[in-house]
Amino acid sequence: MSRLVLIDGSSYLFRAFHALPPLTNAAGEPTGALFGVVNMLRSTLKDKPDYVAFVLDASGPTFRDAMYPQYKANRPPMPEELRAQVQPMRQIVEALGFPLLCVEGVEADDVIGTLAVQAAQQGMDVTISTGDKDFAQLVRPGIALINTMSGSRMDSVETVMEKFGVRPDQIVDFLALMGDTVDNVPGVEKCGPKTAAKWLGEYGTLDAIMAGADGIKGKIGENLRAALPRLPLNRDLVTIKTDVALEGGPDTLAMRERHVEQLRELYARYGFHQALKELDGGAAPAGVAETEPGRARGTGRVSAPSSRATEAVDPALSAPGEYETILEPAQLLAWIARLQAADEFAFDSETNSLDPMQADLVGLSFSVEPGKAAYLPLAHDYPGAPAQLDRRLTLQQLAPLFADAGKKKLGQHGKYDLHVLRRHGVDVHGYRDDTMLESFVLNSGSGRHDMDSLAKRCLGYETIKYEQVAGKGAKQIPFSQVALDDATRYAAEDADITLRLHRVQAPRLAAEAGLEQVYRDIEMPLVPVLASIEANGVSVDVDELRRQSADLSKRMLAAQQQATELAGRSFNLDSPKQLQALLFDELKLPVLVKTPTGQPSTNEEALEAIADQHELPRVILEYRGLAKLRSTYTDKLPDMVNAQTGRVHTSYHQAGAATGRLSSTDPNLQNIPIRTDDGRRIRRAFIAPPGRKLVACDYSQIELRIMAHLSEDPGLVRAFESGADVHKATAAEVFGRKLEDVTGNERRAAKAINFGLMYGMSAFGLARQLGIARGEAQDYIALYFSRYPGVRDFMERTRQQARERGYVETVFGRRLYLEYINQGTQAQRAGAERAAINAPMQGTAADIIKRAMISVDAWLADHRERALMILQVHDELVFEVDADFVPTLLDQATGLMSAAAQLSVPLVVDSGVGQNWDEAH
DNA sequence: AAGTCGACGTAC
DNA sequence: GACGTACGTCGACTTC
Repeated sequence: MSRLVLIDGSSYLFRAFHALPPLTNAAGEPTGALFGVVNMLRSTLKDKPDYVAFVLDASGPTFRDAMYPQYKANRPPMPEELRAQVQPMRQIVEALGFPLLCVEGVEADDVIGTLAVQAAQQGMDVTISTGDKDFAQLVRPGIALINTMSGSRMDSVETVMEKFGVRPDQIVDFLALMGDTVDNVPGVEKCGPKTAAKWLGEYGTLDAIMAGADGIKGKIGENLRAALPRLPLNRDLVTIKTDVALEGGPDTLAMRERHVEQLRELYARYGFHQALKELDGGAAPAGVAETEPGRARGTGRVSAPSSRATEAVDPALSAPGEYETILEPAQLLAWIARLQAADEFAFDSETNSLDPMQADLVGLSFSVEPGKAAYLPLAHDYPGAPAQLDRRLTLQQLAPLFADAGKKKLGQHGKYDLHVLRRHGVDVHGYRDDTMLESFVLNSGSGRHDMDSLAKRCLGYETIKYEQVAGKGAKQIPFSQVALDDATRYAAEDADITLRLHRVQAPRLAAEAGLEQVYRDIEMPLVPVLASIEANGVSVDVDELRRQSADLSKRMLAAQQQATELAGRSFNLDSPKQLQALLFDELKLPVLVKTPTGQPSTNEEALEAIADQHELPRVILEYRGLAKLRSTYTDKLPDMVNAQTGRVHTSYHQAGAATGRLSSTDPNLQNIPIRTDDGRRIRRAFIAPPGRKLVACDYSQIELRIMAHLSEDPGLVRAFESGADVHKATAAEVFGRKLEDVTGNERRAAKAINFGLMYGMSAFGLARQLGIARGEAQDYIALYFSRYPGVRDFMERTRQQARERGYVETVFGRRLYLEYINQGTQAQRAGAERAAINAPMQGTAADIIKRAMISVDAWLADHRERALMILQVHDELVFEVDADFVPTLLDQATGLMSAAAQLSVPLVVDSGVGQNWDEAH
């Protein structure tokens, strides 16, 4: 059988250029790529093929350019050092006797594809020599692929599968999904070989993937759906043609005569000593560097990919704005006049940090009319930056405007800006509207509430992303170094879009009186309260935390040594994956719990379940507990202490939880341990400074009380009115005991039922929680509902309302829309029902404590020197108080908290006082 | 190097 | 499939 070798010359040239060090010959001419190609050609010759072709791209456009004008548009021009090697390469190729093909209007890939298929049909044995993975689509009986640079060979379905995880006939789909940056063919964002192969494994073909795109979850699913329209084109672009018209067939490609003298000359000129020696009859090992190292070559610049246009919902609101940069005093005065005259103005600040307690103010932007905005740069500092208005003086000029409560201001997540301005000497009053909170109150559950998302969702407007002006990752520059025109486009847009969003959302709120009230009476007044809590911060005993870290480390090490001994080898205790292999594969312990993805779980429940069969699980549990405390708390909290204030300042996210709860980050101070002794010790590090005390006030059983109120169940209401321990009272009711006869176990069961019900728990869940049979759990629940029929009715009512209206609401009218209550899978609907039951209770509790915070803060306004509100933990407020002021604060705080809502049961507030947070409980 | 996901565990 | 709402850390994996 005759053999044909088709060499992808362009691919080798590029790859050799980039893979090999920048070599030069004695005359300084670049030779690196040439050297690589020559080595490849010589190794091809050793196989003595009957037919061979060295194929190069021609210069002109091809059918792919017609199909997709941006094809290869990103490609930088060929570097000069490489261009210089093309002509010598052609000379060497021809001197060696290789037929050289370069067909105008057809890419080398398609020439190779066509010849390969023709030859295979004629019964030839074809080898394509290339560094380009795209050719894997041509592998079939009679056509193999080799890459002489990596030495790999693909000649069967199996070898392609091994390399890419897909069959040769799937390669085109595979490439279409991934796209090709070099050729400027965008695929699915974040979809690389692994993801593409995974999908093709599941769905088989690109068409099937596209049809099933809605079923793919997560970020990557979104990316896939966004890329859908262009995938068929991608497929066409990456498909190698096998039917182009060529002048000669494979049988015209016999090796030509070799021109030894020309070769000798060329090898000598470029310093290929080994090749030269070989030419004269000596055997030469390949792959040894034959030229002297030369100077480094320059790198080509890659231009940025073009941004994609998005369609507008409303042309007026999604049109680009006209923005101005304020650099002159006269401009500033004109804008101040405009702001003064406006009914309400939007503003935004630009800074050097995401941390509002550290951020340095770089500029401010303003807008009073949609589409018109100005950026006032105050601290841009880069070579060639224009002179800017003096920051201190300018802020002084603006301060009266910000301080005037009568001048209404609007922002997006303005709490951040309030912090920054306050830290630069500007107090803001009259912060009247916030587009993030408008969106949150209008529909807390649907999507994010950041400005980029809102602009897109509400206005169909695609904002300039921070990364576009400041870069990201290692290349990110501080905003102060962003060029003024970029900064203006970005910053002024923020103010402009904020105003536009308000124009859209305010009428929507006004149309719903209940929501308007939640927004106006709860969320907006809370903004400055949260800002003040965050600014206050909490004092942390760093030395205490360090001591605890050291102690935990010691005990972790002991547990680790013990674990290594028990396992008989060392392993990473922090890795669930390694743990799983050890426990269930090596030690053959039974798998009793699985993770949601079906893997054997190593969580606490799973380890407890096998703790009686081996000593190791117990030791792992010990280690886990210690590691959690150290890594999350005792090691990290000291790093969070603010250098200027010496305190820890959390951030509360007001639009964080769909139910209306706050959440806390950087650090999260709402999940400091309390249940175990080791964990609780961490609370001792949250301290009051000398002369002060920490006071903690928490609502007693607030969610259960709300359940009593909402259900109006006489039994439950009575239990709370009597002031009894509600879990004990429940146990007495459910188990038919006198209050004093209730056992500890019965109380525990009753407590589990009480909590479980609020979360929509089933008999299955309760059984698991209590470690009892499912039937028994069902009996408990039935008994519970017979004693508290109002609760059962309330829950059914709530489900019903959710299904009919699509949302549930709190006592104060806050809504939670439930997308899946009437659609989706059974599991999704069941989940939505549980959320529907829980949200009115959790949400009402959130409303109540927010109202309390507002009224307590109002009272505290006159006592700022004596007491500070410093933490909120869902049902608890923590204060730092002068020791002699404690009684006054206790009286006021508990009183105002109790009075924050009038329910049909009393709102009881417990409190404690201590030198640290642990003592205050 | 950076982003994402899953597993795990802390709080209420 | 089975208990609601959050956030942080870690390892593993993937992309760039």
